[in-house]
Amino acid sequence: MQKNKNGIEKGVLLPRPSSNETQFFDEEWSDEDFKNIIRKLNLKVTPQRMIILNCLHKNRKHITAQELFEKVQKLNEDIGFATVYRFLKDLALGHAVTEVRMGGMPARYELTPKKHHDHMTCTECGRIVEFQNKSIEQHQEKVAEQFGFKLTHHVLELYGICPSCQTHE
Amino acid sequence: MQKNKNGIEKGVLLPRPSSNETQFFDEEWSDEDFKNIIRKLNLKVTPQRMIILNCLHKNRKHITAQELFEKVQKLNEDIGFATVYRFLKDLALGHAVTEVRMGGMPARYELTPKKHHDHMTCTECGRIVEFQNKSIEQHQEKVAEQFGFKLTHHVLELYGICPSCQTHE
DNA sequence: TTTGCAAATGATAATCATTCTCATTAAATT
DNA sequence: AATTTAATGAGAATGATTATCATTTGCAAA
Repeated sequence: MQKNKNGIEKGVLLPRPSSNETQFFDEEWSDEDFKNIIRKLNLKVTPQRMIILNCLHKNRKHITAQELFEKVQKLNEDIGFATVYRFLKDLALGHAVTEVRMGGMPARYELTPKKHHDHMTCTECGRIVEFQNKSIEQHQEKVAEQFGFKLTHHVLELYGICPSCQTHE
Repeated sequence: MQKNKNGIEKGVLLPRPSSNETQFFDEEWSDEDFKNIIRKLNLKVTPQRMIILNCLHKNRKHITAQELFEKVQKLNEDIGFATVYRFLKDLALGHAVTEVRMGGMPARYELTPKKHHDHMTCTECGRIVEFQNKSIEQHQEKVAEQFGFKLTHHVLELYGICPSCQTHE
């Protein structure tokens, strides 16, 4: 993957339901990966959970529990929505999915990527750019060290106006 | 305020209801500040709103709407809780307060500080350390520039184990 | 200062995401 | 295959947040 002088890796451009241009990193996940995720949480592998994880992976990122439930139902009419909620909660507890909450909106979930990335969101159009930046993470480690903390994870969300919204207004 | 070699300013230590040691930056706010906040949002200055802002300032940081409502009621029995919710929402919209949501918990609010800071939270005991780091912010600007975004604000939350939790377990 | 009016307030109802309950079913281990 | 324990599904319960609406109030213009 290309890298620029600032150490930023650019995400690939994936198609998306909305008209907003959105840059996402793509990743491969196998059924074996999903089974390992479930077992690592000390949970049982069930067809429901496999379907839920597959839907999480195949559909748009940052999906709500309700949206995910609807996708899942198309594959198996009999899966209840309590199952989806419950499993998402378990996954979030074990950091297998990342939960993002904005305002009073329902929570949105995405499979925690193998390669960590952060988000930059356009507050005008909602376009999301994923990025990686080693320097920022090194400085985070320094902060933690300074206070004697052992870092486990972080959330970094940048907000601003994207190029196209700066132009069109 | 002292600064160390990593450019990190340490927060001062303030008393707090819980037994957890928590480092917070302290700030002065006057009634004039509060009136300016309200006017900047194109809202009218009312006694209710002044009381709400004063309570937000004087009480523990990261307060829930419900907790804030209870504090406010002690000062004026007649203030409804819809007023508290509504005003908090308005303040959050205008970035005058910062809204933090974790899990399914109710949202927590704090007056957006004059001097921006970020948070590092201990996942074991909930201790919160506030910090400032210029380097991280400079790198954030580089990321934004890289993608042509004009940054407006950001959320950075570090999570880890604090020194005392590392020792006691 | 008084008046007019848009905005704010307070009480309550409505909404809606999320969590819980419990009877039933299924995974995994021996 | 039997046993044990967790998972599931349906629906009810919870609880934070938001909307409604009649009444009151800030405040600017006269």
